[in-house]
Amino acid sequence: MDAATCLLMEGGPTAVTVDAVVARSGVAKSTMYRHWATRDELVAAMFTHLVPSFEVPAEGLGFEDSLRALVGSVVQHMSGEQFRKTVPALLMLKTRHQEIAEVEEQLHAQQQSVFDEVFRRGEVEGRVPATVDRELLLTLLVGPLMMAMMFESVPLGDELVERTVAQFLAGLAVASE
Amino acid sequence: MDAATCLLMEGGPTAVTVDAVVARSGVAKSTMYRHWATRDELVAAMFTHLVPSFEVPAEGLGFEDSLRALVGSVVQHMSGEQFRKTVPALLMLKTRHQEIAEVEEQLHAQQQSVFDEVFRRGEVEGRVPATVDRELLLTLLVGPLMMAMMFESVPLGDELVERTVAQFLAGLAVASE
DNA sequence: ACAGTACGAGACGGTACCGTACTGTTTATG
DNA sequence: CATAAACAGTACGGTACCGTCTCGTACTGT
Repeated sequence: MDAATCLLMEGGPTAVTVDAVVARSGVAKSTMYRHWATRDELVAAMFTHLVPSFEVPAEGLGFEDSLRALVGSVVQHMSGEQFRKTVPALLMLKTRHQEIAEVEEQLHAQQQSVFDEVFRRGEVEGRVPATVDRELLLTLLVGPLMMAMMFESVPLGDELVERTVAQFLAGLAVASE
Repeated sequence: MDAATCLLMEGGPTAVTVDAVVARSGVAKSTMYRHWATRDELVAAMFTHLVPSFEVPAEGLGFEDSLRALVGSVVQHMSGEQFRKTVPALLMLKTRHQEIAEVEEQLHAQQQSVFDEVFRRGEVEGRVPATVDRELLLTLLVGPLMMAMMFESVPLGDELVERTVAQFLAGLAVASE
């Protein structure tokens, strides 16, 4: 599994061949096929193994602090080599392989649920309207971070976090008028 | 070239093989290698051929109208099958192939310059501070659209355009205080 | 001691693909 | 009209990969 992940980061999905994984891991090919019936299953399992999980910020925090903490941890994940090199592959493969799409859906659902909790805290404080679509909110909030990561045009740092959160909050204020 | 594009959209970058392009296009393999010395050159040329160009909104429009028009046209591009199926591949390949990275850079530069013109109109109207990094602005503005396209969690429609632009403008107002 | 199981190592057939070489045919150009 | 360039078609060697298969080995529970 680790060998497969290394190969994915070095050469992309096409570099994750059965032979290459066997060569790098020291595992026999027969053992590989004992666990995964086909190469596609191996690749899907690899992405499942890679999916990170975001954590809900501490209970006591208010809406804005929760938001900053969560966005900060997302940016930290995005700064990691593993995230940066695997997410583009995941997003490309999900358009064609249903198994990969399901893995991506799982990642997305986990992310959505964590942000939903933060949005709920905002709703309690009267900052987030109850009627707004939460998926839209997630998109508006995380989109800039995603773009910064994919295009590498803006450094993934504190300034980006601050500006992104500030813009999101400003957008919320306008929307609830 | 058209055949290669079809193959890319159907089966991803790995489906764009020399043999497949030859079979679909009716062109001889010798002719292919007369134009592109290697398969990688063909793929790079294909992406170059695919790069769309955004247009600057009409001269007379004010800042907000220009913004809405441009964001609307971006969303329209993103709704197209061609964009949706090729951009993920482009973003994945650019992390490993320098030729592809240059194509992506070209796309990004073109997009940036068009938006810069709109930001300039905003600066004239006193809505956009002159000191803010324009790449950051582009990221904050287009990021949500990119995310909506890649994750397909929010429909690419007028509502998204409206909310995205509204949030961006609200963020601008806060930043210039 | 013995059967059952998971494993390492690797050979093998079959396929897909790349890039080259060669043969005619069409097209353009002086 | 002659000659060169561009082309279609195709065969070929070499390589990489997938998935199957066999064989020998270590470990485990009875």
